[in-house]
Amino acid sequence: MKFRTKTRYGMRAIVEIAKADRKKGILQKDISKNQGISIKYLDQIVHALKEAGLIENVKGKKSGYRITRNASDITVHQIHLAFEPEIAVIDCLSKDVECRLEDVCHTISFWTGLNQVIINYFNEVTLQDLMEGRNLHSQ
Amino acid sequence: MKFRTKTRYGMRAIVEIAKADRKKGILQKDISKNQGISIKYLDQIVHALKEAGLIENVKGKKSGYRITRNASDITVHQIHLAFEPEIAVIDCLSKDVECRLEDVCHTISFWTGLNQVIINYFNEVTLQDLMEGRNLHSQ
DNA sequence: ATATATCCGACTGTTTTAGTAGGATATAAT
DNA sequence: ATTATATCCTACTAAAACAGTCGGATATAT
Repeated sequence: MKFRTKTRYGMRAIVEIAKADRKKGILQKDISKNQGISIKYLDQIVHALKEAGLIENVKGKKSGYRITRNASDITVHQIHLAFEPEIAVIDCLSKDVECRLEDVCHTISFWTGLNQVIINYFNEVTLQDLMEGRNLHSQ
Repeated sequence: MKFRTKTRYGMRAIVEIAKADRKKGILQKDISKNQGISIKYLDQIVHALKEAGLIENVKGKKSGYRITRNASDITVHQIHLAFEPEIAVIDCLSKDVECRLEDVCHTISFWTGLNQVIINYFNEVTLQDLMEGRNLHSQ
């Protein structure tokens, strides 16, 4: 039960972008350098963040990524959705899967509960929290 | 971010065992039939549960698995440990990995928090809850 | 024109996963 | 004792997922 590298790197990348000068933004190149992630791999990651509408830039020579809204208005859940279609800790919980084992499988509501706990946490934490390194598990 | 089939099946198997007659127990064969899991695959799963000390049986012709203590004294966390060495949503959180990116990675406390949220949930839910199909995510 | 930087799809080696196979061992029944 | 049953336990394999690279197209500033 691990998160994929893309998701992890994606989080680091958007924090880097959020910390950049709001006007100039930051280049892939510099995110790559600062975070120690190959520029080609980062390419895909940044692209996903852009497709999700979380960051913006101009194309061409004088680019530079910026977040599209305040860091406090971007949740980790939204960032996560840039890299995964949904949160579903087991396939049965996926939108497009139907569970046909209700009678014999007594674990579904446990998994549903776990899924919800994760979603709640993801909705609670914002990009602003990440930037500030706020401690979140003390609750 | 999915749980492995072994863990899922393992949970279903131990619920089946917990529901069995406390004296006679239940055979692999019957768990297999009831849960629709191949007997050979189940073999490994039941074995893991036994190694973890959660179930017991006698070997040989007249076997039958039983849980070793009350269902209310077995947490999902303990069951999970039968199939995974630890709960660590990213490698950095693993016992035997040291994170060397504190300076550049601003996401570690987020992941630590998530990990803790999951561990707390796993500690809260017992085998008894699973057996009763108790609804747990309403909190 | 040219240099820079993003865009975007295809590809590949590695690792993980799910599940099978086969035989060893222990016990109950005959 | 022998046989049937059931677990124990290791090894193996096909398929899927993953991490990361590569190449080239496109857009823009100078």
